[in-house]
Amino acid sequence: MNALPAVETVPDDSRCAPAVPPALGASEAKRRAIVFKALADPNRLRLLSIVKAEPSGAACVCDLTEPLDLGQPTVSHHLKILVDAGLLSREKRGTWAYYSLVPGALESVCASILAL
Amino acid sequence: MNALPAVETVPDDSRCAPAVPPALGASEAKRRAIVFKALADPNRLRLLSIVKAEPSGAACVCDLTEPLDLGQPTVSHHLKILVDAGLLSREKRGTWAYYSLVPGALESVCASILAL
DNA sequence: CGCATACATTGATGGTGGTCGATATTCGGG
DNA sequence: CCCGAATATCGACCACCATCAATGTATGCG
Repeated sequence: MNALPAVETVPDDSRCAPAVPPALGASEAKRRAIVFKALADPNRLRLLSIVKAEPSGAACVCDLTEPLDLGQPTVSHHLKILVDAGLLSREKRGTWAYYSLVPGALESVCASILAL
Repeated sequence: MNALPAVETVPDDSRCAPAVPPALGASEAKRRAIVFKALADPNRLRLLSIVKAEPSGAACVCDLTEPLDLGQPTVSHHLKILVDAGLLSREKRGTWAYYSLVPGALESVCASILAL
């Protein structure tokens, strides 16, 4: 259910630049929307904020459950979404799982907004 | 262990600055998530892209319906969400409705990401 | 006035997402 | 080897969202 000739077919844009991008392709838009979907929840924004504010740069689930007033499965669920979006990284140490910001991830999202 | 006394109560932060933001308050997070919700849809990203790419800086609904392969009511719906999020502005001229980017809106979103 | 155009609104529907309770998994300790 | 702690996964429920068809509104034109 989509005519849309070949505007969004940019599979091999490993070239220099599109010069004049014909707006935004459907597949590209869908890919970028994933990151924004990850950011489109108040609790996930707070999770990112807490992790970023952590002096050690990392936080485990048990430290994130209480300030958000959410159940542990829910927090794990949100963290998984943030990891899948490429915003957080997970490192398991013993029984604990430490989450930390992916370096440059927020800057990358920022760039994708300005490059609309 | 964290009782979280009254960290997120920032109803009247019309003051200068929080100095050291204690992570992110619930109300602030909810407010910021609205903009990201608006960006969390592929078709809305494409709408923003098309409007931004327009030489005149504005586009009417009839110009946006075809490239997205969506019905006119759906496009109007998406445009309303983008306007409510403060990303687009609407200007009615005759029978046509012209949508254009709010100056500085994208930069503002970018800043809110980096200030997490 | 009457009609066509451009857009917004409404109602309905199928799909997605956030939350929780229960359960599974994995690891460290006695 | 068994037990408890920390976390992930599963199943279900409820709310929200994207989409469309139908209708409403307003503007311009003859």
